[in-house]
Amino acid sequence: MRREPAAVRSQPRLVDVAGRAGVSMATASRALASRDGVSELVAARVRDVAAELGYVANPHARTLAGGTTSVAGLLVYEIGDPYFSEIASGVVGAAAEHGWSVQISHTERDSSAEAAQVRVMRAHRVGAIVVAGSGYVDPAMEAEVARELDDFQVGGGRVVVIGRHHLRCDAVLPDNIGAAESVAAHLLGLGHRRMAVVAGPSHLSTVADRLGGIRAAVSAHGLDPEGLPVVYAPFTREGGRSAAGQVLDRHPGTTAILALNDAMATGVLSLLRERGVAVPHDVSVTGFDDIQVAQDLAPALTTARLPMSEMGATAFELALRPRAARPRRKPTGHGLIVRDSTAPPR
Amino acid sequence: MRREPAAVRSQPRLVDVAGRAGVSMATASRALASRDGVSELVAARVRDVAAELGYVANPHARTLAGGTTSVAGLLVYEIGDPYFSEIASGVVGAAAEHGWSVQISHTERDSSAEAAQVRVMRAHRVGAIVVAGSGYVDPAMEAEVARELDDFQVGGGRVVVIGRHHLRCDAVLPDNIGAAESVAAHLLGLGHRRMAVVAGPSHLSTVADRLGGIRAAVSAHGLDPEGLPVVYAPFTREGGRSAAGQVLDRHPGTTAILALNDAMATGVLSLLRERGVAVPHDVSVTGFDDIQVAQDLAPALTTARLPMSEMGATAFELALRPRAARPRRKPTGHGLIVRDSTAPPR
DNA sequence: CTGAAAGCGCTAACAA
DNA sequence: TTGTTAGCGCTTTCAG
Repeated sequence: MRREPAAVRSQPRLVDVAGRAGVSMATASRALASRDGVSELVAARVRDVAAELGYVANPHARTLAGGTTSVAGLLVYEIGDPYFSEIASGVVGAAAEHGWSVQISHTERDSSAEAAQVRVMRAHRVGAIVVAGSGYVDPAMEAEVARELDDFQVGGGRVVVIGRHHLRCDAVLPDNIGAAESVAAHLLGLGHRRMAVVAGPSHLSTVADRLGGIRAAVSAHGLDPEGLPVVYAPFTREGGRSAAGQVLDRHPGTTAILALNDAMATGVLSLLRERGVAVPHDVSVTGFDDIQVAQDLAPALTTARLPMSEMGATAFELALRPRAARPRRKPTGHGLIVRDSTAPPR
Repeated sequence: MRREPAAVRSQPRLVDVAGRAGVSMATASRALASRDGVSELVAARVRDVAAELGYVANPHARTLAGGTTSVAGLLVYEIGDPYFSEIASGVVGAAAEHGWSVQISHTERDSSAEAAQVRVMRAHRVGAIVVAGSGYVDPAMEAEVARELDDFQVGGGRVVVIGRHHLRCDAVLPDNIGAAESVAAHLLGLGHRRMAVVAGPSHLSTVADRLGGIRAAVSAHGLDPEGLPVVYAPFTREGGRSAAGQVLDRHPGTTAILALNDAMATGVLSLLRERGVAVPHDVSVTGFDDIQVAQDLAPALTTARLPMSEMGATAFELALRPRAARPRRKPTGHGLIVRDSTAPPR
């Protein structure tokens, strides 16, 4: 087998297609973009030639010339985190179905880094930006990103956020409040009265919403939500461990710990095991999200399920639709998944 | 509040930076690309102005003009799979440090889809492609992708694969054989003689290598590797469940099950629990990779650790270096993480 | 319905 | 060391 010589044929260009089809570049361009103003006969010929040559438009030239992009940006906290990787999976899957590519950036929950990432995505002229990850309770913390995203939208870009943000854009809204209520109601229904919450950073709207749902359920049961201990820590396994330690030390009579995500719940379980506290016999534990491993923890975790992958897909589909006069809101459902980490108090 | 009129400030361009810094575009371009031929004084001023204006180069213009790209393509099986999401995390992190963006595609281990994805990345003129995920034992199965990647490299693109492939390109090579040997040696050292392997698809080189390492360790212990039962199933939790069922049914005396990745090990544990088989009392179980949740399974999983995130970062760093005359190989280390799922046989 | 020509923002010769 | 200028491949007015 002979390798072809220097004739490393670069990929065919529009001018090659146009020439071969005997039309001008303008016509070829129109034909391939399925824009009208070209006779069906000519258009078909151009498309045939393009296919024959294996022509694929250079997206850089196309974008530079003001055409449409088919690359979306996705901002996640950390793609290695299961919550975000499941969302990303939904976005990437939906994007592929529509012939789009997805560019991923880490934000590591630093809101100024977030703005910088958006700037990079804008510079890359992505057609849409999906922001996964929680918004902030305080609008001021989002001001910089908001400005950047606004500019992007004004310039014709599409923005969809997952979670509650202070941004004028379409949003996929996980039902954090409803999910929290159902988890809390489950524990209250089992008879728990001395519960404690292991929460992520208080400035995240996700944390605020989940906490709100729990408090609402507590109130609905005729109890005082003010009496509910809440320990704040990072939204991670380690955060869950340290917060659980504080709960044990400061509130010894606690019979149930509600972690505000599964990563923290994992840490809680880990620490309780280490301290010899039996779950659910001594203390019940609940999580949030239902990441894939929740079912395999020891004991299998009772948790509120959010459809992460579906949320990602929905966000992308939303991004594909033209911007509406008023921002769209797509609420998601939630489910209570009862497993082995909850039981009536002793 | 009045919306600003037509003055929708688009992003600053090179000409804006150059003008503000009082230099020509060429000089500004050189300064920002850290190319030499610019006095340090001028270069510093240009960089300051750029930072002040929040200037980010338009990668499309840059690419079109024949400059270098700073977008890498990453092919993974499924970004929702922890193994790949940890690798992706390493790639995205390293890329960000160097000012690169990462475009992610799913291949779902279909080798023709793989080729199609590479084609898309080529059309997008990415500067480098990182292929994560196993290669195939049979070179023919990779022929199409190989052709596509070769063309890409001939055109100046960089390709780095993670895992053993039949491709002429740089590679990060997880030490599957060494890791497998250490896991098998651990079990043999505990006294196990009736072991069974729960393997992923036999056409994957990862599976072949890990199996080879296990067989080598068995031989080294003076035992016949031919006597080692191997059950093949999908490389997933479900695959692990079904394979474990077959092991239990067909090889009742088994005292240790070696799963070839942690996802399968998770399934194995799940099925054993369901069937009332105590781990490690009745049967020891081992995994592979040490994904983050391995430590939180019930019982905590003994497994061979591969540094996934580091592998991703290494792959990207390799992609940044110019192509060498002969393909580079970066072997990784491995570690044996002994936890609670292994013990001497009864 | 089709073609000619003017850029999009940048880099890379080539001049100065 | 710096500036001038000609494209990169495509889309999109504006004429025909």
